[in-house]
Amino acid sequence: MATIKDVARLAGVSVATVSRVLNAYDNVRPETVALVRKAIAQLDYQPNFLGRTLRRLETMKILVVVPTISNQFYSRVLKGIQLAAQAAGYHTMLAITNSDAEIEQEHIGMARRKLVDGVIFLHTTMKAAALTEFAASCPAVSACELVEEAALPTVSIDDFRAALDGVRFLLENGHRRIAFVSAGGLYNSSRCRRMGYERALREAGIEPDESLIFDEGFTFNAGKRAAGRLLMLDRLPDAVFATSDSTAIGVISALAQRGIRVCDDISVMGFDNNQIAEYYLPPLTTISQPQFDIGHKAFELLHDKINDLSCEDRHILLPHRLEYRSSVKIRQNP
Amino acid sequence: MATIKDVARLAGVSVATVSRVLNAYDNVRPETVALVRKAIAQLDYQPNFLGRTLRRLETMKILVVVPTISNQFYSRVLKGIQLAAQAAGYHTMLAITNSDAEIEQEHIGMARRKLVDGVIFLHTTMKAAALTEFAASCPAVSACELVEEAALPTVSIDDFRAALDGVRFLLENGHRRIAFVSAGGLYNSSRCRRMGYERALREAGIEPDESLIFDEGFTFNAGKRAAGRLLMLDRLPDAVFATSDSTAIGVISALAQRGIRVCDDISVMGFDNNQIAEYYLPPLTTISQPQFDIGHKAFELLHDKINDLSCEDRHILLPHRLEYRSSVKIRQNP
DNA sequence: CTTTCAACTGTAATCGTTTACAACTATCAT
DNA sequence: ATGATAGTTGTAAACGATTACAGTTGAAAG
Repeated sequence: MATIKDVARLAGVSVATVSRVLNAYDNVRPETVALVRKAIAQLDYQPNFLGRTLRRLETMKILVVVPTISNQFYSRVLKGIQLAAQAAGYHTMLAITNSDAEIEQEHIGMARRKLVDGVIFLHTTMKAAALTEFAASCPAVSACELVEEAALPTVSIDDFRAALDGVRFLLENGHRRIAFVSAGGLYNSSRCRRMGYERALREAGIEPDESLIFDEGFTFNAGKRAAGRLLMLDRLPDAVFATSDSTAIGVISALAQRGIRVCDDISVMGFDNNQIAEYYLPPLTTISQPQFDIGHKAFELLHDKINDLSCEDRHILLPHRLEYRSSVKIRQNP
Repeated sequence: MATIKDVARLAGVSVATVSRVLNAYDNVRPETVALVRKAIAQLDYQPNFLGRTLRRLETMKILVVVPTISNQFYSRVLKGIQLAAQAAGYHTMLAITNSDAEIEQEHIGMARRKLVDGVIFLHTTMKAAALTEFAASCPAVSACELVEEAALPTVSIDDFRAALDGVRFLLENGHRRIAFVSAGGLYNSSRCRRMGYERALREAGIEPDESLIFDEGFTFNAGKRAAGRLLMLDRLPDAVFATSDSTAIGVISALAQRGIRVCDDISVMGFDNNQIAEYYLPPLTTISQPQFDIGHKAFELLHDKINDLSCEDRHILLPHRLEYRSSVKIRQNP
């Protein structure tokens, strides 16, 4: 494999000159540039970026910590990150943690060892104190699933408002007994959404009923479990507000097996607006998150931190949107 | 940031000794080891791996070239790769190309520039010659979507057999007019599957009918388009064999809008066995690919190549499996 | 003809490690 | 006492680039 020395030798110049040509400095005589380019072509030389990286102490790589990519929600955020990173000349590395703290730590060691210039957390097992400490010594931002009280830039939607809007929509369309399927207090987003859910009910003069709140998780199977519990109630609620689309279709699928038809017999609302929401039968009403924009913004915040670790932490809330589809029964004449 | 020199100074030894301790060589006196460890702890020293990487000329990173991760098929293969890589101490980098040749080239430049030790292609825009040339100078393997005639290790299912088995199953259950929805001749897998489809029909004494073959693509919308064309036929076929689950549910969804009920009115079979196949209403009969195993094996093949670029190219075919679910009508009394 | 300066190019240090080799010590057999 | 040997440790040269600095050249200005 040819190195810069080989090129220099062949072109009859010094390695410094070759380097200048490679980096497009303008203070090299055109004839010399031509000479060097010819040598580069002749040797099919590709600069070894490890050398540059070591000298400049920057890797032009970022790490994205993600619990899973099987959920389309994350893969879309990731795409937003990746495209923004690419445009800025960065490469993206992926740490799929399965929410395992040990795996996560193993991966973010890459940052401490200077293998990446910064980290975006789409979810983390770290507590506020650990995350704050990490972010103090390494450019880092938190997106989607935030950690309360942690000091680092963040970007997400306003989960409280989003849930508020979703449940208000159900209430406005005549649903009174509304169940809530979520992932429990471990997730900040779940906590916020639950608060939004309860606020909306109270606004309508309804006291939240613990027996209609199911902490099962974000997955399809969580939805199935929730449906199982729903079916054990004396009577079905009017509507189910699930905090992910996967959970929502888990509910629908399990109910369908018992012959209960969504929309006609019960309304179901999801969260995220994954492809599945659009494609399912029936198509799912859901709260749409701007996944791509979240990713894009997350990289932007990280880039700022990479350029200046002590720059102020920004906290971005991006707008959500209610996507109406036929899984929710609406009042025809309000 | 502390470096190995700082540690050496504090511990009163040379950098070589510190390095030996870091790499757990056994020829360092225990007392010295203790001294060094103490200094490391005191300085909260983390080795900068860029130095090691440059010296050893190995990055312990691999690149996975993937057209998209929005398709769950790829994210599962990726997971298999990632876990195998992790177990061997490798990190995974992702190149999402959207099947754009330029983006792909930009990314695989990383390999040429020694930023990664090897590349796994889950799909590539390169032709056989270019891919062969690339693989000759850089460890590379091709998985899932292969390139005919390219000389590099491969792992996939036997697409011909898989389609043969799928269509045979439909035929055995009384379906005669079977439509085929696929991505056309550009994809090797599509070509093989079409051959399997045609062979199965001919075995049953049916001459393939061009008007029942739709080259639309692998996506949900491709399925919708195909359904639109199906509906323009004089009469619906008995069954549709789609070469991806997304396409299959696109077909189902579009037919449902016209009130055509899958299973009762027409059977639909998918391919891949994504989650969506299990979760959809109705659940989808499909050809299951061992996505995780494909990923795992792909890394294994790559690892062999990294250790010895001139080792023999292996070509692995992993078993597929027909997953029966209710989207296909079956003969009750054969 | 000298001086000055800009334009170009080369030398060598540097980034943070690893590692070949040398060197030192202590022990032990001769 | 000598030499050999094993066990430790240090010195310095890599790895492949970038870059501060110094040096060379030639043309323009005086």
